[in-house]
Amino acid sequence: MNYTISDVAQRAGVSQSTVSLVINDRANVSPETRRKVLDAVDVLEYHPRHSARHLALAKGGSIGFVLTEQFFRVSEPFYTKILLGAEFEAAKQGFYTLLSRAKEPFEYPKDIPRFLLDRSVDGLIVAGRAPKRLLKFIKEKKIPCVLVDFKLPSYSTNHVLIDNLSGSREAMNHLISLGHQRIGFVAGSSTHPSIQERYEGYRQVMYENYGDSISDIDKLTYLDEEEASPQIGREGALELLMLTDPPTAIFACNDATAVGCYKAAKELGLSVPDDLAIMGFDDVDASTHLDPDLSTVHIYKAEMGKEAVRSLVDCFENPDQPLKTKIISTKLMIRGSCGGERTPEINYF
Amino acid sequence: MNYTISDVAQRAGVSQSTVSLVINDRANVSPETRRKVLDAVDVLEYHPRHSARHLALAKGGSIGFVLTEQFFRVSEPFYTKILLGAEFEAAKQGFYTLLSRAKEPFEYPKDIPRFLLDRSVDGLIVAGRAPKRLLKFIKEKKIPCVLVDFKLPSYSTNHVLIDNLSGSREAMNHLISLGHQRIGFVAGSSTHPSIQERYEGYRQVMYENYGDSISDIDKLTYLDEEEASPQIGREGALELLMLTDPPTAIFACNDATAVGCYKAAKELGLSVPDDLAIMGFDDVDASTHLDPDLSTVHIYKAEMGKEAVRSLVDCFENPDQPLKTKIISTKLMIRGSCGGERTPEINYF
DNA sequence: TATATTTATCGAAGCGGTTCGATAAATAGG
DNA sequence: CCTATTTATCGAACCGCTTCGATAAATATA
Repeated sequence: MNYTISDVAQRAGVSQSTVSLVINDRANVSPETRRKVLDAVDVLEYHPRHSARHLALAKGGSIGFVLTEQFFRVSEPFYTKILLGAEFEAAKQGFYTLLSRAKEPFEYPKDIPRFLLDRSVDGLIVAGRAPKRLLKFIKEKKIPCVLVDFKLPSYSTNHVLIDNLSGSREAMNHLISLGHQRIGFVAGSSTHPSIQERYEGYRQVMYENYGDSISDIDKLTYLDEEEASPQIGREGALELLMLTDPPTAIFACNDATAVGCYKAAKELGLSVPDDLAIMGFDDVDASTHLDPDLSTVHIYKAEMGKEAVRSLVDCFENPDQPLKTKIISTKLMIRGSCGGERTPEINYF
Repeated sequence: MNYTISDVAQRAGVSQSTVSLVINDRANVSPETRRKVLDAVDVLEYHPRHSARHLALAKGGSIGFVLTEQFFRVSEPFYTKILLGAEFEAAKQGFYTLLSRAKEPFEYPKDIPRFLLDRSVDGLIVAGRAPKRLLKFIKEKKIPCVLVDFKLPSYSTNHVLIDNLSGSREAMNHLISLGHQRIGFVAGSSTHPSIQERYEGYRQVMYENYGDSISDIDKLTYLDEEEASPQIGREGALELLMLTDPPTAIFACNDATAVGCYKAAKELGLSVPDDLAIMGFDDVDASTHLDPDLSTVHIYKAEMGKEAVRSLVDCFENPDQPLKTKIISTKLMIRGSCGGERTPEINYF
């Protein structure tokens, strides 16, 4: 029931090495021998034991996927979609996906994912955020790595990033084309590079269009370092909407935050989109469940996971590769929470 | 940089076997030797290679988590929460979590998850649904397995299930205590055992309270085999609400379906909860984003993942264990979509 | 035809652990 | 004090695979 390479060898009447050559598709095996071996493999339903290959080859065809603990606690359909996209591509390329958490706060030797220590994975994908000390360790050990939706100014590695700036600008330009002048910006996780880029897009477009004519853009901005969430969104929106000269539109740093803006609008008796236009970012599934459904910037999450795996596999195959940063574009989804012609729904995986 | 057991042995001045005894915490090692070894381990930052132990032990301390492909395509915060709960517990117990998809439709030898064939995992968790042929294979190979939120009438194995019947009855009794008499039931995925149990709870409570006085309970029921989704929910709710004697409350088979009921109500100009009460099941995060927020039945998803891992680990440690089925209770969450006193939010992981 | 190359196959070592049986040292029993 | 038992340590085999170098057979070259 549980055959090994020598069982196959015996049945095919050849040596173990020959079987190995055949199943690894190496050169210099006669067609006849190949057939005999393949037959035996078939009959015995033989599959090479993963651990044995791993040990012999000193690499195992597995990639580790690391999420910071925060994303395990908070609802994060966002990063799980990236994970699923990565798993899909990894499987396609013959790699396993191992999942792990990075504790926060991160204690140095203790919290290193075990699969790094015991060499279970050949490389890893770190999504959303990463403890500095972990990154340092990864670099010391020269473990191939790609950061997804995260970067550090002074840390060079492979990346898969969102084109936040363009996405943000596009969303803003849309609001402006709708005639909005006083547009607010509400953000949590304000130290996250993605959020900062979205904020930068917001500022750029505001300045380009209104220069100094809007007294103080900062007044229209609510930034919080706490995890971007409906609570933060509600607080931020309430604050902006109570200004003497409140915004007619709010651009939220992500959909979760946008949800809070809906709540705030409701509490103040404002109708969306008539009294207040709301724009999100991420396009998580819940955004179409809102009423009216949320205009937002779609992120190709699964695609990001896929590209991360590809970068990693490239590193495996050619260790001298230059580092790569892939920027994945976004797509503006116009729905009911602001005006304009609706974008047809996309239905990519 | 990359030390092995013999490096440790050499540095500690003992044999490999002794090192092995120490790091595996076996008996009959003198305190002094133990210390020497441990010191060497520390200095060299030694970590046993996973694949080597795996090979020697014929088991690797990994569990596989299988989701049907459907859940990768459809938004499924539900099962990913179970996955994350499982990962958490697995890590705690020193196991790795490998992720895989089960294709649907499932083609027999081809679509078997590779980690089963090459013995990368010691056992697996299958969540939400499972191709029969895959289950048969698992049984043939005697691979320890636990099914989560799924069962087949004639297939005996370990389970972690939701107490759908009680949950459903509790939700129904709440609606009835609110004075509702004509309560509709809207479901997708109607062949799924969990949905069927929820339906059974609905019927029981309806009969217990109204017996034959409600002309035809079936008329208040909309069942569809398609994946439970907002679309199905909308269709079902529209159909029920257009009856000459429409329901005053709708019990949706899950939150996704409930979302569709909101949409239907809105299209018909009905206000929730005044004209129509809506009750869901699952308590996914999006349910608190709805307006009004959704009353629903909370499922302890992470807990289910955790219990699944525990069952599996029990099987590893004692192969002669009897099969176990764990039923996880639910909790009624009363929010804004029907009347009654709100349930305080729970914030378990 | 004798020698050089190429091709096909094999044996054995090695990957890094665990564990069984042997051995030596320490302790107990009489 | 000598044997019996227990305790501590070690050597070597083994887990299942890959791969290097050797060898034999087949083909090419002179």
